[in-house]
Amino acid sequence: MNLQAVDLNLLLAMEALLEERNVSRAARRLGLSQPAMSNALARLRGLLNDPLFVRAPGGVAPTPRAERMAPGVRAGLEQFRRALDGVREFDPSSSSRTFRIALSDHAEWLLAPHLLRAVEREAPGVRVQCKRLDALFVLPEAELRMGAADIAIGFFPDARTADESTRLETVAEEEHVVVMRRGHPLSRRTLTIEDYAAAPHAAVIYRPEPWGLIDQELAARGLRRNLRLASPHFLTVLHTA
DNA sequence: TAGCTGTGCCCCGGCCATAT
DNA sequence: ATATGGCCGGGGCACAGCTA
Repeated sequence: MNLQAVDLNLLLAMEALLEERNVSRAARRLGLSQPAMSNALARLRGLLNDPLFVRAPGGVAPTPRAERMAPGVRAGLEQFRRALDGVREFDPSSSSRTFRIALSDHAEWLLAPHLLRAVEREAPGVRVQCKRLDALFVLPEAELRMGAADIAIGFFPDARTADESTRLETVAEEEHVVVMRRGHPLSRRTLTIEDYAAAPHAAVIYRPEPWGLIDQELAARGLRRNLRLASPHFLTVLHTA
């Protein structure tokens, strides 16, 4: 690749397209008209000999090539920005950045008030956009890599710490608990795993397949649970107790 | 039908060669 | 050193075509 043929503005265009996934919005983001962005995309396509973005409902979707390029483009532009800003450290008090956090509804319910207070106190210009995780126990690597989420908070047992594109950190430890109404017959004795499996219950499950950790643990003991309601919402499941 | 992308045409500004 | 004219690339406008 001849770097002389690459206009830095094309990389900004690509970054905006990766972020917005819509040519018109990407154009507005950079203060350009839609045709100018379309033209920039056409030049990128010619330069890289790949469609890069194909039509999708509501806009465009990145091709595998564009997805592979995304981390490098973002990292490169970030380096440029830091170099041009004189390696300015992140300053919460003056930042106007929007942080996107992917998390479950119960994590959002628990953390959002604390986060809001901290932001108001230390980073009044910062905005936080919460979005739901698409799957429980599965690190949304693609979202993090593409910049669709800055942080993901959840339980990710299979996350690979060796992956250079993501950084893992334990922020809290939680236990699975069973919640039942007052006076429930099972509340009068110590709950066994057999009691739990046999009792009709609701559980937080994002997708019917593959089964989650609880089902795997039960299957290892020759048990299968009596699941009556699967919901991706912790608060809904709690409300059914 | 609305919203989206792509294209053709025109204009503007920057670059370069040349004249003064 | 400065002015001038031609060329070229990029952006805007208008509009056609596509798609959900």
